[in-house]
Amino acid sequence: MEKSVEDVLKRNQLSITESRKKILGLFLSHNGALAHGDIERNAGDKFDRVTVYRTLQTFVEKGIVHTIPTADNSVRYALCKDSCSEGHHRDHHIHFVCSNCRNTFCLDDIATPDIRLPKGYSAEKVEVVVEGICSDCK
Amino acid sequence: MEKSVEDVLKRNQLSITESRKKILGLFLSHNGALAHGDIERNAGDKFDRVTVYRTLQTFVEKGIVHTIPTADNSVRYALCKDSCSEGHHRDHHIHFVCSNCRNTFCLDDIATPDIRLPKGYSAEKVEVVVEGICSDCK
DNA sequence: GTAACTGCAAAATATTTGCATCCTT
DNA sequence: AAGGATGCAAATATTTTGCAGTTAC
Repeated sequence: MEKSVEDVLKRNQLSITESRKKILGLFLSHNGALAHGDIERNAGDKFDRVTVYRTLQTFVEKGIVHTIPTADNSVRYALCKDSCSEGHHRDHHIHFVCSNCRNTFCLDDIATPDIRLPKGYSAEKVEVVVEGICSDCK
Repeated sequence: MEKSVEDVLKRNQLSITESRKKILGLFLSHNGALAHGDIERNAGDKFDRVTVYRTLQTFVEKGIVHTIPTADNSVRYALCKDSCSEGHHRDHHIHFVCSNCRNTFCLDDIATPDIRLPKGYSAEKVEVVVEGICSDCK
């Protein structure tokens, strides 16, 4: 696991630092999306708030994580699958927000549906967010 | 038009005030989603920033407008169709963000697709955001 | 007249930037 | 050693709250 974290960083030409290892580790072990606050809470004793911002921004730029659209104001991040690379993010999976535990998951195996748009519109990217009850809470 | 604005407010048991008329008027005439900043820019000379916040919050509570999920941080609001009522918001339409002009529309005639979720998950609400080129920009 | 709404001030929160120092390579 | 990353301080931006004055009904 430690190994895997460093692999990901190396593969993305990022230097191996404490904060990156810790934050990436959180994503790998958490199986769900994390908000900035979640990360601060779990790693915040060690790192400056600003470092968390900058680390997340770096990860997004490198395609290691992606942001998840939410209707409320919150910003959440989740790991990208391997098929995402810098500048070529594949957004063809859907997101699930549990209205009970509030956890957010990427359902990587569920493809986004085809949408028939009105004349004149063309789609480049489709984001789907499903809200409901997750398998742990039901 | 003026008439229609007041109708909507009355129907929702809201008193008719300058700021509500103005802000609701912006939504009715704009045919797209508005961010807080858009509203401030168009009506901001007249109203306090706080009033805009409170007015939008009131409109959301009454089901007059709804928020649109976005992957970036921005919060956008759009008019709800008549079928939305307080506490019973119908979210069965999709949202379209133009990657060129950045305008955001509700495509009310396009129903959200059925999503086949993994075992144990149940859906309550489905949000779909399509990014692409709108008919004006193509 | 009363309850609701607004504006102003200020607090609380969230995010960004500059710069000196420290760490990774 | 050099470039990048971090921490700290501070500047900005965003959102919320309290309260007194004003407006709608």
